[in-house]
Amino acid sequence: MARPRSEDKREAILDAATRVIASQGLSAATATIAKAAGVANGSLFVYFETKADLLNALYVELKEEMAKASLEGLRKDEEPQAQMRHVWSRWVAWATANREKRRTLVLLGTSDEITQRSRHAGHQSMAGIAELMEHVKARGPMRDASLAFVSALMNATADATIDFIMNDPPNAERHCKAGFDALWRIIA
Amino acid sequence: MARPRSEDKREAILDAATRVIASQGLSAATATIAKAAGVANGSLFVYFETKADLLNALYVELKEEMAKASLEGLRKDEEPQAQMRHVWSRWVAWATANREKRRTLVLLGTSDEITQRSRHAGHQSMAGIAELMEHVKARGPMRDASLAFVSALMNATADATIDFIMNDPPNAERHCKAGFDALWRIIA
Amino acid sequence: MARPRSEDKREAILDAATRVIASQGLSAATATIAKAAGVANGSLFVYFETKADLLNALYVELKEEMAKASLEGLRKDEEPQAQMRHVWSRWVAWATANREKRRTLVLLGTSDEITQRSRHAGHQSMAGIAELMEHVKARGPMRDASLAFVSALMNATADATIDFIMNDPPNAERHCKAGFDALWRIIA
Amino acid sequence: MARPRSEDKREAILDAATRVIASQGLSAATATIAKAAGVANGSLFVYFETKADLLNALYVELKEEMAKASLEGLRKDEEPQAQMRHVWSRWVAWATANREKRRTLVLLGTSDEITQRSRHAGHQSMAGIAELMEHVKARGPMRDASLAFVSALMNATADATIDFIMNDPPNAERHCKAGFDALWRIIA
DNA sequence: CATGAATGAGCGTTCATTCAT
DNA sequence: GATGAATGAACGCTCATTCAT
Repeated sequence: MARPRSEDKREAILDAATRVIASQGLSAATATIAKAAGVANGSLFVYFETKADLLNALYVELKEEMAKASLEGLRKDEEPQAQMRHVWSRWVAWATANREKRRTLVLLGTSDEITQRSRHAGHQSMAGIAELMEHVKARGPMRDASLAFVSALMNATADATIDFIMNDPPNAERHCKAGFDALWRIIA
Repeated sequence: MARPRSEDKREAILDAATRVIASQGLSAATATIAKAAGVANGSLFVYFETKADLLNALYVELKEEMAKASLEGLRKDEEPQAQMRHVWSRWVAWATANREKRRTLVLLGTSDEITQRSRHAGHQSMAGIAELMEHVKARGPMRDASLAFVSALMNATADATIDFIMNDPPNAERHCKAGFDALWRIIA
Repeated sequence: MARPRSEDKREAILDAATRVIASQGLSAATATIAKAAGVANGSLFVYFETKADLLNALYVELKEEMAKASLEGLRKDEEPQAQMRHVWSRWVAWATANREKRRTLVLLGTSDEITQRSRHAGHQSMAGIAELMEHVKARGPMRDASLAFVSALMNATADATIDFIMNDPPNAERHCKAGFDALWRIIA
Repeated sequence: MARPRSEDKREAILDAATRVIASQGLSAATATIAKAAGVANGSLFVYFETKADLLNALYVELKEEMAKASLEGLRKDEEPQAQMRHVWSRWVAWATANREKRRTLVLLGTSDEITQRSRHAGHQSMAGIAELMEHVKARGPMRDASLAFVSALMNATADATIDFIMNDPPNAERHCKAGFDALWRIIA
């Protein structure tokens, strides 16, 4: 009974938050986000109890979307290097095609509003990539380092590469390849 | 001779800002920073016209301090690898010994209050390191990549390594070495 | 025959309001009251058009309950003093046994949401007591004062006595008697 | 140095709060109070950290003013009854001449924002009256009751009397006397 | 009728900045 | 220059009430 909570509206709010935060930063007002989502001020709080809740949900969702996009179409029968290259290029492609999502995700990552719980969920989304990484590093020079460390290096490398591509799109292809080669030298 | 504006007070404000921002984030109130610096509310604005100005000055200063610390004691007659290792370990040491400065620097780096001008000044501080990097990469696998890109990768690698060490100090030594080896594989 | 609107639900809401207001004050949210009553948010407004309506209904009901409790078992053939003493002790007993109802009633009494109409209805409930009072005062020192004034004094005395007992239950008996004696000296 | 905090402004805020709360109740907005005081929205919080602080300060101040007014001109060499009558009539006079202050004081008294500390301070203000009361009750019928209880009865009687006078000013004199006589019968 | 999502005005409080002292 | 009171726009969040389901 009663009007059911609309999944559309929830998505509209998350989408609006992505856009508004990308352009105004994490201090964007909830009222601005609500207006951008086409809902009333107070409605935002029907879907997310607090602004922090909204930010956490957004973080988890964006992280998941990024991970899914990176893993889509992966063929487990390919060579590890080919698989990793696949992930890498899709990762870069997603970031390039979703500048606002990426910028917002980066901002959220630095916020201390994002709980350990959410960060953990974010890692879970990347589990598929971590698994592949585990496999690759097992015979590489970092075989004795923890997976978490190697993953952190991969993330950092990816982020730096993507940043660079954002500022120099014409050479996206070249930077993407150079970034991957660097990653590969790190781990394999 | 005496500058009417006390250099001491300026430093006190920057120091206080470092501490306060490290613990409260970039949204720390100017009044809180002023109080922590032992000066009045309004005095802060005698030294920095706006909060953004303060943040930019702090960014530039911290970046410079970090760079100086990393380059200190560098001997140009050593092998490039030894030099790079020196920089790397001092870099890590500075971050470890100055957690608040580092945390604040990271936060400032993500803020869109920090102007291109300040970021450029930050890069200038790192010029010594870049120069060394240029030399190293010239014969390495990234000889065709731009210096800026390689520097970005180095930064990312260093940041990831430092983050990791922060969370696992007992194994600092090991992580530091692993991070450097990864960097070296990227560039040389 | 069945009234479409459930009398049970109405009572549940009034009960819940009593409890919630006793602990949170008059600014308690209607949503909180509804939840405590086990009904939905909006259902409250099916039974009471506005929050003010609910408060007024509650005021009248509690006042009536208090009056009824005080008059229960009164024997008109007894001496006026005995009758008054009966009322007094039952009044105190009700208040002591129904702390939340009493606290809420006191709060409601000070609210300017309570209309003259409701206050009048409240007085009507006390008519039985007033009648007795009329009889007593007729030969006492306040024979020339208005019944309303004397009633107000009685109310005030009762409220003060009850408040005192609430804070010192062990001596309830003693305070109850002392209060009654004071009242009796006022009127007889 | 700097502009000193203005006692006038503090008083203006308390005055405005008295007026606004008398007419709108305790839920009056701080912004409304500030405007009525002729100061900016945020200035109110320079003088009172929170709304609750303002309410407590107002409670203590009004209670003190009422007590002072009641005790003014008291001559300790008079008969206890004359002294008590003096207090009583000045009490009633103050309440009659300061309707808003009295209404606000009553409202504040019921608020659970008012701390025990403030209530205690309020009692302290009434110490002079309590002392007189102690003296009177010592030989009266309530000699065995606690001073606090007798004081509560006096308060209640005074409040009821004042309420009554408020609604029927033409007979103020008569009600005032009847109230006092009732009080005197209670205690002496 | 019952439900609970939707609404938007309103609230207490914060804060960068200004300015009287 | 130094101070801290003064300012008022802005914020996150609440809530009585309405209304689609």
